[in-house]
Amino acid sequence: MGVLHDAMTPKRSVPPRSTRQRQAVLSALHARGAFTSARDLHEALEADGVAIGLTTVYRALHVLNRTGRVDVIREKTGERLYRPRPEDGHRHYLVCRACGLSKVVEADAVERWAENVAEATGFAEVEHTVELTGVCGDCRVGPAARDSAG
Amino acid sequence: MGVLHDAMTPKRSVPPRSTRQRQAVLSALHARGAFTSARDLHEALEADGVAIGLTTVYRALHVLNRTGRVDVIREKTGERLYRPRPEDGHRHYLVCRACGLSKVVEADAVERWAENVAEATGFAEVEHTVELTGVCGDCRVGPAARDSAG
DNA sequence: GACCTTACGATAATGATTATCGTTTGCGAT
DNA sequence: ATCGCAAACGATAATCATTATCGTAAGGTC
Repeated sequence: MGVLHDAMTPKRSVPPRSTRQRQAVLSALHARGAFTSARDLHEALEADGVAIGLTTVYRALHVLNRTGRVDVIREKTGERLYRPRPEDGHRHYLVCRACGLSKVVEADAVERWAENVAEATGFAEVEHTVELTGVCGDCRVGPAARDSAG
Repeated sequence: MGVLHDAMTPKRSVPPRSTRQRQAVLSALHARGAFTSARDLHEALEADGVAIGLTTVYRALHVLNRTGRVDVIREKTGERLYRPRPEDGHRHYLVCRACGLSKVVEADAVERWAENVAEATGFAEVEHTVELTGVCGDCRVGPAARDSAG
């Protein structure tokens, strides 16, 4: 895993509806590319003239997470950050602390390690969260805040 | 690392004072053994007849974390959980979702992996957070809430 | 014991997330 | 097209952990 998700949501008899707001959230998320908070997303949407409630943004993000469209990580403050999930299904990120740039990283080694730990300890249903942060090459040379650019 | 910590606190010219409250927090933390929330700790202390403010519990935990006496992990809800750091300096835990039991696990493999990722991506000052959760053997057979027992 | 500083703690504020609940709307069936 | 109903919306209030404020208390050094 490596990112948070709603585990064990068994089945959804009724598929989620396609609403203007939900599409707007997903498209705004893609427009960003980088990890974005629900609040930022809401502001960006309203700035673009999209009428949408903050509650709905949260709801949309939950749904999109449940349906596997977005990944979630958590800031040190506890704030959740969202980003559209890349097609290949990778799920581990290395996030720049300075500009927010995120890279998908290979984590097969960690997957295997987690499985081994599960066996060795007798724990069941072991989930793991792996979050990497650092300072990217660009920010090392010039600590610029390219936050808004994405 | 694997647990949150106040990075880069450069130096502390004045050492923290030894107060009744701070000692009480540390001892209450040891009495628990397992990861405990600040609120639970505060309740336990007051139940033991220790007069202490919630604010002070938070402050004490911060100080103890800064001085390397306690480790911190974060729940899915964002709540912080504390526990005294074992002497050997290990820092990765596997926590039971049912009863809160925590086990220290070997994580050398993860340490090396994180370092490799740092090199491969050109990121600097890479920190990693690894949190494992699962259901321990006891809770698999009988899903008892041994929450208060520790 | 004085003094300076750190620590305390009651209270209020913060800030993200979730609950409530009446209204709106997607959408399959008619 | 329209009906009906559950899903979705959204304004507002609530929750809840954590942090800020600021006047008071108490380490510890002289």
